[in-house]
Amino acid sequence: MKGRIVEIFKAIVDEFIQTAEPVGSKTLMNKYSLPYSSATIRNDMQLLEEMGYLEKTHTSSGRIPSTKGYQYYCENLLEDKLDKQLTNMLTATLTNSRLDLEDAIQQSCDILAQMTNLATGALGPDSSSQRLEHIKLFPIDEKSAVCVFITNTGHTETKNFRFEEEVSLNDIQKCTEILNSRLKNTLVDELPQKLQLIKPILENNVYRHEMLFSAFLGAFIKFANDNFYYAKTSNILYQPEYSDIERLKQLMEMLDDTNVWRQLGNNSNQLAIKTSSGSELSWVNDVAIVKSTFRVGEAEEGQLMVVGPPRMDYGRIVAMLEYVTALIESIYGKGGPNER
Amino acid sequence: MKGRIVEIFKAIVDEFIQTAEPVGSKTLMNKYSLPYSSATIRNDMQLLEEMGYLEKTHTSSGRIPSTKGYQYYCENLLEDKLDKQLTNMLTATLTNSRLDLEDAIQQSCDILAQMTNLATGALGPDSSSQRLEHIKLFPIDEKSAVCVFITNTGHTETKNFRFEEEVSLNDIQKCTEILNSRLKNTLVDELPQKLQLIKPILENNVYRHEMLFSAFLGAFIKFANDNFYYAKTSNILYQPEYSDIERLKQLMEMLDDTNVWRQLGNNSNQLAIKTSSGSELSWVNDVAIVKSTFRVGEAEEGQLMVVGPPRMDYGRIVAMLEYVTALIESIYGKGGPNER
DNA sequence: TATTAGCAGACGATATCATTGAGTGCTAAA
DNA sequence: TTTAGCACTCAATGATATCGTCTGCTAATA
Repeated sequence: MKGRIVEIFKAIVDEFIQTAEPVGSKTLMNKYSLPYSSATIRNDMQLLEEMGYLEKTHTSSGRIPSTKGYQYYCENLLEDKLDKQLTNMLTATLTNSRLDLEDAIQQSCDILAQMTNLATGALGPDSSSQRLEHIKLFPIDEKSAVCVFITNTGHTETKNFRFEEEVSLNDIQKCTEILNSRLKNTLVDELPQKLQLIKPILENNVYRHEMLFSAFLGAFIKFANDNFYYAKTSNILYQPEYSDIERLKQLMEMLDDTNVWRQLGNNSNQLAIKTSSGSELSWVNDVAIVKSTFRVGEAEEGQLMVVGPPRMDYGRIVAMLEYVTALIESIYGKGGPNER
Repeated sequence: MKGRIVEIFKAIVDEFIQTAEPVGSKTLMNKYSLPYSSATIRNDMQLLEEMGYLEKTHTSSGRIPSTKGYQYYCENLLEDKLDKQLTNMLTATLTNSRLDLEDAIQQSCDILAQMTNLATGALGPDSSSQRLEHIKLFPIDEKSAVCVFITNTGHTETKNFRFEEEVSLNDIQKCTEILNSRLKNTLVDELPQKLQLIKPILENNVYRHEMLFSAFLGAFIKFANDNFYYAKTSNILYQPEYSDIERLKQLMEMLDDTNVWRQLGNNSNQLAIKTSSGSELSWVNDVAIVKSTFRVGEAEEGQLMVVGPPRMDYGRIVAMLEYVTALIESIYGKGGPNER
């Protein structure tokens, strides 16, 4: 695209992102002091519409960007706008306090949501990439024990056992030994299924096998699905596009479902745009998604996501998100929260 | 109150709960086939308004119940309406699957929210009632360990340690020994503060004391505040009272704050009404709250709450809530999820 | 040829007004 | 004490006119 038409296009998107109102030629000319008459702008708008970058809400309305328009904008016209306020707030919350990673991520989501008035969410490392390393049993007293599962990436999960006399500590001990020898290096995803296969072995060796089997199965299922997750959605109520209750309801119900977030996190959309720092922007069903990945520990990675109407300040959002993920990596990067 | 006027009052509340529209004398007469003329009903309505049980939205509108009206209704006119659909759904989800308590509570909240279209939430046992029993350290490999905290009520919390060479496993071991001997029987609430007091002892005995101190402090703070919590709020979007975005925003923002839920759970409102089964109904700021407590383990207790507009089907809600808490108690009652 | 001025027409948004209907309160009769 | 009847209130609805913003087109201009 030629110089002027791009200039006009960018102005339209910027203006619409700010005001949420269809942009007209005259307003644009005045507000952005463009050195072209409104008629010229109108001509170019018509062209942009023909090319599919702009849309009209009705015949005599101003223009709004189409999804294709947003894509072009994000791919070619994005500018980093890092917000001093955000960086201050974040560094203050994350570096000054003794948060563990999970809390830090939650705080980050909350801050991001507050500063953008969009929905934010976080996804932990995908369990399908992790393998079981040990199962260790840790007796507490005669009636209870804690079982700790550790993956090769250092991720841990715990399960509390409490039992009456029928199950002896010995049984649990024997059970974990069997599981350890048979399930080491199993993908976390496949644990429940593999456990089914060794059920007969348990039956032969362990006294209260059905009870223990069932308890371990429950723990494994949870472990496999525990794609640590957090979402903060109420701030999208500030977006004018969701003053329509029906539309709001639709989105809210989606965002209330953890599976939707998992999908958003995993699906690498074919139409997605990648920034130089590896963030990803995509558009589905009148909703825009920006995600950024962070790596902590050896192979552990997670994602931060921002979700909202396509009319969002992409430059600012991407800058924020990348700042947050970089900050989290720098704090929790090598060996966890304990060495700074 | 005399017979007829109560009958009329109950009909008005029932009708309003169902329709969310101000109730007029004529409609009432027809719909509930009351053997009184509309004029009689009108007279009684006027009386009920004078007594403060009813309100008008404008001079010539029908009547709606006031907060005082709801209180009277709940205290004197409540009928148990247990829903077959709910009981089926719940027993199916809770008894057939191998959920741990936390997941069971989340599922229950989700189901309740879905069936009532109100906001639901859960609060775990208040940490102020629990004392630290042991701290046990559990080495995983040369570079990491899991630390388990156990309270007298059997509640456990874990903290992952990962460290580079500077901290030795030995140091952590020594540290936990000191903490164990000094902090046993401390209220969980007071752990962070007590830890400060024994800081000098750590300084004298442990090599990398500041780092370990900071890690344990973080863990203790989290433990003290970890009043295990869950909320499912998006269903209130179905309530006509929240088709006003401003009102919705206000409520949503409240319900998005974990502290608000904690307050709702702890504050035993002076105006609250208690049912025979120990549930509690209260009204604050144009919002109604129904809570029910369940006990599992020895002293561990938690609360389920339903929050929404005062216009809710109290009979049904109370019945549901009490069914759920009873079910949870029966399944997780004595010794945890493993013996059924 | 590219740009601009000017004008007619489209259309959402807003204000005004009359109408409708569900509801009340009051009075007088049963 | 209850009821029938009537006058009055007021939100909701729909029709109508007006306004302002915006487009698209045409003709003039650089």
